[in-house]
Amino acid sequence: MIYEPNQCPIRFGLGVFGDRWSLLIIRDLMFRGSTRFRDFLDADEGISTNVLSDRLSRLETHGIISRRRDQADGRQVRYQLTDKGKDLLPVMLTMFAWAERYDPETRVSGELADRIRTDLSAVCGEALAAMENADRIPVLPLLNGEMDDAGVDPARA
Amino acid sequence: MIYEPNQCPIRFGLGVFGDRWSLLIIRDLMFRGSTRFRDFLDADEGISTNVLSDRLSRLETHGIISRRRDQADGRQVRYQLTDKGKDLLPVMLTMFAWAERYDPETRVSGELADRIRTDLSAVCGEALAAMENADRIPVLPLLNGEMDDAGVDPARA
DNA sequence: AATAATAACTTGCATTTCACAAGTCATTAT
DNA sequence: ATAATGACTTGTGAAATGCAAGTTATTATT
Repeated sequence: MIYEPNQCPIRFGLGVFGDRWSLLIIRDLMFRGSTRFRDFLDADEGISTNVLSDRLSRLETHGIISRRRDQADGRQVRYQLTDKGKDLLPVMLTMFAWAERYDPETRVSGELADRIRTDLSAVCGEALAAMENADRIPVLPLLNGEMDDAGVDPARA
Repeated sequence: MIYEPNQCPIRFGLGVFGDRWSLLIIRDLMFRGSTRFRDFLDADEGISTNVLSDRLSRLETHGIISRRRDQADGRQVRYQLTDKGKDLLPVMLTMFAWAERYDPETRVSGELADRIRTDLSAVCGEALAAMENADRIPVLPLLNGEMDDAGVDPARA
């Protein structure tokens, strides 16, 4: 699995998340509020523990995620996206719009897909804000308009 | 390599191009003017013929590329992106912008990256137009401003 | 204080995928 | 007629993956 970056942006990207699982882990962090080892195992039923362990440490090495022990419970490790990881949001969202167009099963609303196509940076801003607020609250339903804003920040209600 | 689409846009995307080579093949078609089997072999030195063969037929099965025999030379097969494949342009370009920010080696100009971030659809339009015109003319240098417009359509000069 | 439970891994092994080299087959050039 | 080219296909060993089981550290229970 050796990618020569070779001055090519696509090759560089693939070197970081060009395997079967890394993007799913990033997705879980972005949109599903996953932060712990077990969260990822449960989210994509299919990944095995050794591969998950390997991918988490690779993503950390590449600076996509950070890792720290939970203060309250010393057994647990918390993972979260770095800025570099969060900056993959546009890539993820354009994939959303593409899948919405070509996969009938994909659960992304046409409205969201259109906004991604016409005003990506605005949607990114909203998603980013939702990620800040949301602790364990999945962001995707929110973007899809399936939740009202009250769900984002309970403290505000 | 079984991806359950599972209503998730990322999973759907990965099912189509979530391996080490498919995105590079798409890149070659989009930005490097590759159309033949050998073009891809030469472009990403590293892919082996059996894997290339497999990926090309998978991409065809997924409707990303089309395939036809060359009229002039019956030995050759020409591959080209379908609309579904061309619609991956926003995904590729957002990867450009991301790599530009985090990979010092990546050869994408800061100007292009900024335009991708602020006005993606416009850049997509330009790239698409360049792809129409360009037969064997690499599109990336054009987007990067490394070529003058005369290079795009020699007939116009 | 001892025992059990939980979280995050690591290890071993069978299966699958991959890279590399070589060979096949149809078409075109000499 | 012979050679060369383009697009593959077929083996084979190496690497990656999936699965089950085991390990370690920390927390909960008795």
